[in-house]
Order: sequence, then structure tokens, then C-alpha cells
Amino acid sequence: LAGVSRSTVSRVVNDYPNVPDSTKKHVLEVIEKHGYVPHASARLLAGAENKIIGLFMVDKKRDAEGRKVSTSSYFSPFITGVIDSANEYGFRVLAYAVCKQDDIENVKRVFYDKTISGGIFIGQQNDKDTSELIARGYKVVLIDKGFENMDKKDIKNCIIVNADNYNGAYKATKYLIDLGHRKIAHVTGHLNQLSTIERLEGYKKALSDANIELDAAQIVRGNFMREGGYEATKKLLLQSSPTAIFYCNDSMAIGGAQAIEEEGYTIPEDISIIGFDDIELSRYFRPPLTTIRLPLWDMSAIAVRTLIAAIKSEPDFSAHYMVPVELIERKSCRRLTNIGE
Amino acid sequence: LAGVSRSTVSRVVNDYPNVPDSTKKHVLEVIEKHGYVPHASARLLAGAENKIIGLFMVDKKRDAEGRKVSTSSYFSPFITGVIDSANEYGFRVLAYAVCKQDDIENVKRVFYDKTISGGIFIGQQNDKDTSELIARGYKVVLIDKGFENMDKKDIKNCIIVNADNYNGAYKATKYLIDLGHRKIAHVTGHLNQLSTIERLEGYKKALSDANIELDAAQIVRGNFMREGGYEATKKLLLQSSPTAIFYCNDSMAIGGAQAIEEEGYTIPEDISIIGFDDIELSRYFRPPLTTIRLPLWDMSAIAVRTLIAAIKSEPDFSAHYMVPVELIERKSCRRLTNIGE
DNA sequence: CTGAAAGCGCTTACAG
DNA sequence: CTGAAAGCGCTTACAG
Repeated sequence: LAGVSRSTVSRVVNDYPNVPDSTKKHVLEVIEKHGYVPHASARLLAGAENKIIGLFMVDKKRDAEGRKVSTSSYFSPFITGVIDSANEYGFRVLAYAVCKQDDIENVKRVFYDKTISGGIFIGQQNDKDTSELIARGYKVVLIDKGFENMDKKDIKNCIIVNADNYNGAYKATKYLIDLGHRKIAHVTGHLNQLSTIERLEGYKKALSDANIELDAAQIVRGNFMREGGYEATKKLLLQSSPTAIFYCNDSMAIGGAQAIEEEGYTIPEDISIIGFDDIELSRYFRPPLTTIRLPLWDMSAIAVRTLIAAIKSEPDFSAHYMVPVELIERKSCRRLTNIGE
Repeated sequence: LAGVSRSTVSRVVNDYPNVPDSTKKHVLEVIEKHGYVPHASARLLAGAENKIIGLFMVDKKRDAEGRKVSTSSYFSPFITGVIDSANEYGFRVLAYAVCKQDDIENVKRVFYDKTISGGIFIGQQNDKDTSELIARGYKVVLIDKGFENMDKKDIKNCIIVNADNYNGAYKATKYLIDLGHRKIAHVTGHLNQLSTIERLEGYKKALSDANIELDAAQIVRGNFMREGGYEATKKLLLQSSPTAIFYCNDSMAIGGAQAIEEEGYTIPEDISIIGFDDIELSRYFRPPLTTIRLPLWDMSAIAVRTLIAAIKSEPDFSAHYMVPVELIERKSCRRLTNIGE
């Protein structure tokens, strides 16, 4: 009541139409003068819309000291992307790194106590937890999440944003084939993750389209991590002699490169390698890593936009996006000439 | 009022002492059964303590498409560190990436409208903005922030966490000297940033301690970015012939490495290089970059702990931390033998 | 166009 | 130990 009225102030602050410009201006001046800022909690409690979304990076791994560290390189562009987009819509973002089961309880609480009005999950999350959230009607978007293990009902009630892993893997493998390679190995990610399966399928399809027979000895399990790529490559080199290796992600390609060099081969002269994701490191790796770029930034923008739309209009907000993917040609693959082969 | 009383519930939820175990247990059961979760805003409004802190990454740069991208590699470990620590104290973190002036207005609003009860700033922020926040009594921690330009009053009312840049630079330079180098160049960061100045001073001191005369031609200005390191190195190589270069950060060292190789030199045979920060890339760079590790994770833990302590006990919370720094020896420096020199 | 009133869902002294 | 009451600072129909 700093001059004029009271609920009028509310109308001004919320920019309602039925306020004449004169009073509006006056109120605004008084507000400015006194440095008045409405109390966020009070607004929320009284029914204003909650403009906070959650960003949950789930990563079960930790480094030796128990720090949540591996999270960084892959998630990083996604994080800033989400924050950036959300801010543009006037939304704030509450960030969480979830590692242990305890963390996920905190995540749920943030939904339940209405601190946030929706959330984005990236990483390998537990189905049961997100499923509970979805079942309760919370707005949830899942990044790089498969459907096969999901409840039908859940799929219909959440937003899913995926990269086009299948075509990316196809492109990568095709690229190697076009370069003249025939003995093309593949190191997979975690077999329980959608992207792993899709990338494996794309690889197989490219091979079969080129009439190259699939050789089980050329496929080795990895785990998305540097060490996994290293181990898998050591194993691979023992049981077969590929001229090219397609890794399910860049981290493993980089780990694999070390194994390749330790075995006395050079890249790309002896063995060509190609990754997936295009993490920052790949550009600066020696040799610079040819890879498939994951448009994490675009994915973050889509996730945020769709989530906010869902928050604003209650019913029926399910959606499924497939974001296209791009081959980034660098220096880790070479053309096979007949002389060499 | 789901069975027993009402304000008793509040007492149970908030774990007050004056509740007998029997009623407590009963209430808890009912809560569990009905899946009751207190509304966060209502609690806040009614006076509960606000357990949200802000994390503000300020970075004025953007990439070609206007994305806030450069933020990632340096901040990344700090971000997860802050989230992690905060969660451990039962705090939530609201993350912001601030680039444009508009963003900083949003940041201020988050303080004013009491969404958060304190905030951590990392990056090159505008003094005026943080100063305003500090003057109004908000709890603020500043990372890698100098005092010289700051208001005395501000310094006394905020928390500052710095790395020991001076000794780090001293160690780096000393290391080069011990390796037999005498012509040691230095590429600086932004001259208006504390870390730049301190690192420059450490460099100078190590030189003078070793009775090596300072050569102005050996010092070139950079800007903390890859391209800056590249440009600075080109310039440097034109005007002098160092056997070693100490870069004010890793990004510039990596940019500089490219320039060095383009000029026909190899690292470390012809020129040794050493960086500062130990970003993730440095380990995987070829040759692996010798550098000074910035304990960002420790710094984040200190920042969070101190901030939360400040939030819990109002008065007089100013503090200044200097976190020690460590030399990470890798393969980008070589010992100078008399033959070569 | 603009007040007065009720109410959002809690917490916190205050009595009992 | 535990109710009843007031109040946190807003917004939103409801009258005028």
C-alpha cells in the first residue's frame, strides 16, 4: 500500500490488461523507488505459476576419491544448453547430480514439494524412479532413453528426446566402408542402454547393406568409459585384426587409441578409428578424432521448449523427438588402398 | 489433520524435540501412508529456512551461433563440485549461466525475491553487480576474485576463494629453470583478472630468484582462450626465441602448441610448454601437458561449506581462502642439456 | 477500473 | 506434551 492501492499492485506486477497506463506507471515508479521485489514463495503459494525446472544428471560412477567427476565432459554442453534455453523462457533451473540412491530421493522430493514444475533427466537412470514420477503426473523429459523396458503408460506420459543413433552408426560404418575398409570392428557401450543397441544395429545394417559378413569376433563389449575402450580394444586385437574400429562413443575411442598404440599400431595408418558424440576432447586429440556429432545443444533446446509447453498446458503432453546427427570428418581414418590391403 | 492433530505434524516434520516417540511414530506412519510432502513455498513463507543457493557462472563469451559454450571445460568440475557439496548439506542449487547484462538482472532478482539464500560466482563478473548484492547484505562468495578493485566494505562482507596463483606460477617457472631453461617466455591472461596478475608476479619472482633477467620481449598478452594462445605464440616466436613457454592457462597452451608446430618446432624437443589449471583435455593432449593443477573441486567444497555457514549465522561472515596448487608433471617439458643449448 | 476479503499451506509463539 | 490462533506476502475471484 505504498501510495495508491494494493491488489492493484499485484495486477501491475503481473501485467494484467485491465490497468490504465497512468496508474500503472505510477505504481511502477513507486516500486522502483522502494526497490520492491515480490517474495517468490508467497507468489507461488498464492497460485502464481512455478517457473523452475529441474535438471538431473544421473551418473552412477565416481572417481577414486568418491567425487562425481565423470559427469563432466559428456553432460557439459547439455547443462549450459538447458540453463540457457530455460532462462530465455523466464524459467530457472535447479541442478542435481545424482549418483547414489539417496540422491534420487532428493530428486523426487523436489517434485513432490513443488519446488519445480517439471524436470529433465539425462544419463542412465533407474526406470523405477522416473516411472514413479511419471505415474504421479509430473512432467518429465528423458534424454537418450529407450522404450523397450518402459511401461507403455509411462511412454505416453512423458517426453523423450533421442539422437538418431541408428543413422549415426550407419553413417559411421558406411564411411569406413566407403574408405575401402572391410574388416570393421565395433566396441559397444552398456548393452542396457538404448543408444548402445541402436548404434550396434546401425553398424550391422551398414555392413549387411555392403554385403560384408558380420563377424562376431569383431564385436566387443565396452562400457562408455575410457578404460572400457582400452580393455575392449586389447581384447579385440587379440582375437581379430580389424583395419578399422567403430567405437560406440568418443571416450572409448580415446581409450582404445592408447591400446592400439601400445600394441604397436599407428592411427590411422594401420587402424582407422571413429567415435560417436564429438566431445570437446575429440577435436584436440591426436590424431583428431573423426566422429559422429551428437547435437546436445539442440537436444537441450528441444527438451526445455517441450517441457515448458507441457507445463503450461496440462493434458496429454507426451512427445518423442529424434534429433539428426552429423559425421565430423577429421584425421583418425584413412582410405585403404589396394597396395596396403 | 489426518488422524491426530495438526501443528503437531509440523513439529514432527521438523523434528522438534518435544514430541513423544509414540505420537511421532504414529504421525510418521500416516504421512508415509498418504504420501504427504510439505509444500516448499508454504514452508518458506511461514519462516522455514531457505535451503537453496545460487551458482552463477559468468562468461561473457559466446560461440559463433551465440551459444554459451566456452563455459564448459573450465567450470565443469566446479559445477558438479558445488552441486555435490550443497546436496550433502541438504541444500539445493539453482544454476545460472550469465552472459549478457539481462542475465545478471535475473541473477539479482533471484536474490531479491528470496528464491535463494546465498550465491556463488565464478568467472569474470562485473564488480558493480556483485557489489550491489554485497551492499544489500546478501551472502556472496566470489571465486578467483581480486581485491584491488574492490570496495573495502565489500571485501569485509563477502567470501572469497582463490587458488594460490602466485606460488603456482612460481613453481611452474622454477620447474622450467630447474630443467635448465633460461629463455622462458610467458603468455598472460586478461590483465584485469587477479589470476593473471598473480601468475605473472610468480613468474617474475622465480626468474629473479634465479638471477635471470626479465626480458619484456618474452612476455605477451593473451586472453585465456585457445585462439589467444595461438596468436600470442605467433607473435612471441617472431620477437624472441624462447626454449620454454609458461602459459597462464591450459587452453592457451593448447592453442599455442598449434602455433609452435606450425612454425616448425616440436614440443618438447625444441620448445617446452607448461600450462595452468589442468583441464581435462591436458591429460589427453599430445604431448600430455605439464601443468599446475587448480583444485577446483576443493575450492567448490570450501565455497559451499563457507557459504552455508554464513547463511546459518548471520553476522560477520567474511572470509578469504587461498587454496594450494600442485605441479602435474607430464610430457610437454624437457630437460635442457648443454649440448642442445 | 479498483478495493475488501478470503485463502494458498505451512510455522511459530501462546496458552493450556 | 499439544491444540487454537495468527500470520508469512502474495493472488484471485468478488463486489462495487
